[in-house]
Amino acid sequence: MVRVASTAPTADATILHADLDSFYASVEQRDDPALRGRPVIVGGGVVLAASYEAKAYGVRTAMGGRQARQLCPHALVVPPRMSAYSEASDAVFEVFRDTTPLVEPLSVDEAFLDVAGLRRIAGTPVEIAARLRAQVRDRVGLPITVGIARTKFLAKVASQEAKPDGLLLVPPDRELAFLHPLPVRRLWGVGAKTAEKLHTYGIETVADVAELSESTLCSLVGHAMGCRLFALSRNIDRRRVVTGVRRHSVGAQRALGRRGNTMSAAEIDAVVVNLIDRITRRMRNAGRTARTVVLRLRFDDFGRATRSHTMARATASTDVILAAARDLVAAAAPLIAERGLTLIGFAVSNIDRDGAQQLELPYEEHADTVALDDAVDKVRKRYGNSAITRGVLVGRDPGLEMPHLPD
DNA sequence: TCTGGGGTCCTAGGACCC
DNA sequence: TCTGGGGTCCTAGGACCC
Repeated sequence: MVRVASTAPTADATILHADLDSFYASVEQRDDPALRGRPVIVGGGVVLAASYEAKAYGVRTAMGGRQARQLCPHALVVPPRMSAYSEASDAVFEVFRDTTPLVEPLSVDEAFLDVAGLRRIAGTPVEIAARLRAQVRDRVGLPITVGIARTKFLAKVASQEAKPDGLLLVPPDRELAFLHPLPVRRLWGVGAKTAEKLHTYGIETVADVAELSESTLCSLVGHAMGCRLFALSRNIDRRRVVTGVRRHSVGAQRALGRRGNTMSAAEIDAVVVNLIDRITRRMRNAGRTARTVVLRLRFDDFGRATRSHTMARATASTDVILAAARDLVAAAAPLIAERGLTLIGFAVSNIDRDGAQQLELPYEEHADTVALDDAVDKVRKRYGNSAITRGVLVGRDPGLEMPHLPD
């Protein structure tokens, strides 16, 4: 079912947002014919994924299991099989990379693809997207939706609108007509809280947002969010599709439920050892180190707390990170005793920062050689002429990574 | 309504330095 | 001695995403 939001396709809409439909639930339906065409819920405690048949009854991802079963009593509830999803994800990304080398993963089940420059050998973006959908269906057996537009943001909105199992192009001359009637929730970064805040000012649609000045928006929702809403509502999005983006943190957590309250210090420590072991194993497999260890806690009342410690040097050593983790837990013991522990987790961040001085400059839309020269001058003035051993641009445009600086 | 397991980015205050 | 501006790093928390 190919849909086009207008009559005039143009050459500029070359970004694809490909998004698997109800990913976990689709894998389950693929692997068990008895589940096909029926409402399927993956996960018991909370809904990890719901098939479209279950969604028709109002079941949503992240909903409590009890509520989901009330809405859809005849749903088939199956436990998650993470390794099956991981395999399916790998197979789908293989199809992506067979389509174009410019693939930017967003999660296990979605990615941006840039197909500019493939027209001559592979056809129009709509033809490429249609073929990609057919290949994911044939080679992996899963339904996938693709949005096509000139910008990343619009491509993503298009795929949301086209779900399930659809294909939607937003031609450049139809962008605002497509975007403005949509509810504010469709803007990237607007969740329940921000939407509620905007509603209290009578702002319901993207068009309503687009009528406001940047300073008004910033006063309503904060500086960064204000700037982003201003740009997105006016369809300004200069982000490119970038490959090779690496993770900034690695974490693991375990929900303990009520039983967390009754656990002894030794039992908690066993969980801590297990979590840190999982994290450091993944770090070593990926060849990465980290300087900061973060303890995450959740309590009886569903309140949360974090505690962190930054070490002098980055490491992937289980012993060193475990020691830091145990110190954090010991320091948080009174908090745990008082509020009742229901979840414990850790993350490591400051990945691959060995503690060397690093100068951070604000992101500029048009960073160029002049801006880089300024940055180099600034570092030299501050730390001396021999201070620079390496320069890296970090942030929104990692594609500009620059491993070596000139003398 | 009562809750998984991953992640990302932003804000704000305090310590500290020049 | 007092005062100020500019900047980084660390910590903690919040919102959001899939």
